[in-house]
Amino acid sequence: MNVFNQFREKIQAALEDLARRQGWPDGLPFDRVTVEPPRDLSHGDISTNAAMLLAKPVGTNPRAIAAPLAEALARLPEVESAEVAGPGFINLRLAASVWLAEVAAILSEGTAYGSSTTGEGRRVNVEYVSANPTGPLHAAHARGAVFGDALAALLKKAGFTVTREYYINDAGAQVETLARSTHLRYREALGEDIGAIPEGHYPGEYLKDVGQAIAESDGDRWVGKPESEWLEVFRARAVELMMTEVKRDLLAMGIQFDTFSSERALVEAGAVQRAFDTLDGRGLVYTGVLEPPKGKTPDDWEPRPQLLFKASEFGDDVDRPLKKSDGSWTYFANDIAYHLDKFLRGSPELIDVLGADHGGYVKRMKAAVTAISGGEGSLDVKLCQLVHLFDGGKPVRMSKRAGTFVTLRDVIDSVGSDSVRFIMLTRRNDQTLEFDYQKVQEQSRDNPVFYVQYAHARATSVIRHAGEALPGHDLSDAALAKVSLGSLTDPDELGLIRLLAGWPRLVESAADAHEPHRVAFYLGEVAAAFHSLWNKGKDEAHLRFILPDDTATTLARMALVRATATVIASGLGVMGVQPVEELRE
RNA sequence: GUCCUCGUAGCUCAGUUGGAUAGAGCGACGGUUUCCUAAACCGUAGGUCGCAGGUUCGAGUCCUGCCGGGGACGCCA
Repeated sequence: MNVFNQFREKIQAALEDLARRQGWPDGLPFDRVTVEPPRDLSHGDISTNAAMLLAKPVGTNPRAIAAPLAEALARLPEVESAEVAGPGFINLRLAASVWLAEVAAILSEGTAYGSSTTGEGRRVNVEYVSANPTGPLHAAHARGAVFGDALAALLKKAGFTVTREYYINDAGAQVETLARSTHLRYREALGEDIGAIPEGHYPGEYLKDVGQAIAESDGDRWVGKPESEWLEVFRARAVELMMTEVKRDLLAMGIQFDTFSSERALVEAGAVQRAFDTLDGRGLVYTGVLEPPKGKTPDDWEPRPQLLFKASEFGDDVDRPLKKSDGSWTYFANDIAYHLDKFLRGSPELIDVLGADHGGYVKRMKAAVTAISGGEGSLDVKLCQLVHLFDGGKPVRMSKRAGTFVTLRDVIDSVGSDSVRFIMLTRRNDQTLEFDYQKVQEQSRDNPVFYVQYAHARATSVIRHAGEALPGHDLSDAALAKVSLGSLTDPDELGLIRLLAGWPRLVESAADAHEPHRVAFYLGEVAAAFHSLWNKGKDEAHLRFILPDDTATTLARMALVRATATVIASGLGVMGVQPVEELRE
């Protein structure tokens, strides 16, 4: 149970009661009242801005609302004190039993603790990775992959019904280049000397395997034949084999998709035409001539009538072309069809996770989603900034042309999936991120993966020791959930408990904001509070977790220790990271 | 030229969708170990939240305009 939501209801009830008795006007914005922990813990456990928010619409001053409201709240059995402070905040101090009950709740719910129903089962489609099937995933893809996957997990925990989706761009010129490059490697596999890979082809060594595979299965039947005969075959085979590779690499990071959508399949099924007809039917398509882009006019620019979508009616800067001059659909047109497809498959809420270089694309796609769904659908685009790779502080140089780019597989193989996943979430998605091979493997405070894992391992270790110190006692979560927790009275113990009790609230707000990185920062806080408490036992022996002469207190503390480990495990679960039991080598 | 995005301590970054005296880590300085994992912890110093206006009870957060970094800009995907 989310303590803050629980009190939101109580506060709203008190407000409604007050409104009745004092004859306040109808339609007051009670739903905008915040119920949150104050920044400064000395202000109490829960703070609400109700009085300040309502003063104006009620037509009085904040204090005139705060005083009777505080009085009413103070009468609640769970509330120890209610004070009016500052410009009109009401600070509540809750009975310790409220917090202690959360410890028991964590132990009985396990890592499911923090799950919420705010999503109300609403369907969300999260599209991420969606790398072109023209080569293996490289390190830069890791960020979007981890971000999207964690966001999907977070939304699921917050009660949404989530579809994880990958869009295969298998329809454009790039996959034809892939097919031609593969054909070269195929000839090479059959013993031909192909020399240097010509300009306009993908030089990567990874295509040798694909060429080899086709040589083995098909023999020399595609040698010396015109391109028109083999292009389709090579395209399809190469894409298929590349996607197999991509899926395998993603699986190595624990990432699995519910749906893979093929751009080509959509086009062939006539989905683009249908999307176009939908827009056309709403009068949102016309033939017109675009102005050349200011400041950077292409050399070969010439004004040309084109089929345009009225994106500017939905917040975009200009209208956008749907057809190329050769009459084929633009990528944008295909993408509109794809988003309509996602919408029609039952997800009104769409999320695209893209690289930051797609920033210029956001407005038009949002406009398109609004237009094509008749305002029923919404799109949020999360742009992931670059990842800079370092090795012991030295930048790792990458060049696609020189073929020296680092693959996702390289990174996973050298530092492990868990480290990659955690580090990728230690920055907001729109900030550039530094990833240092050495640092993520360090066992120091400097390495957030280690720091959080250490807290979990330390908790496990303490429980193990307690088992030796208190033989014959049941230290299972089920047993600890029933233990009397009255001896948890130290301010730092209660502080840790309050932090743990904030997990459900964090899940809700992070899911709402589509910001999974908050989980990583939160776990850092939990770990810090736990390490701090552990060390406090060094200075003050009575605060040690295990007190051989005081079984009752030890059991209560074991409950807290297990609750801490459980919340950490719950958070790591959202991040897709495995909690470790032991760090000793 | 237009649009997007970022700008917070010496460095790297958070900041609870507008709340109270802006927080962490690193680095610096000073402490803590016969004891549950010192792979850690505690304390001190460090700020014109890029600049200037505006909105309101209240702005790091929202609006406008500048400055600076990054990105995008018709038939690439």
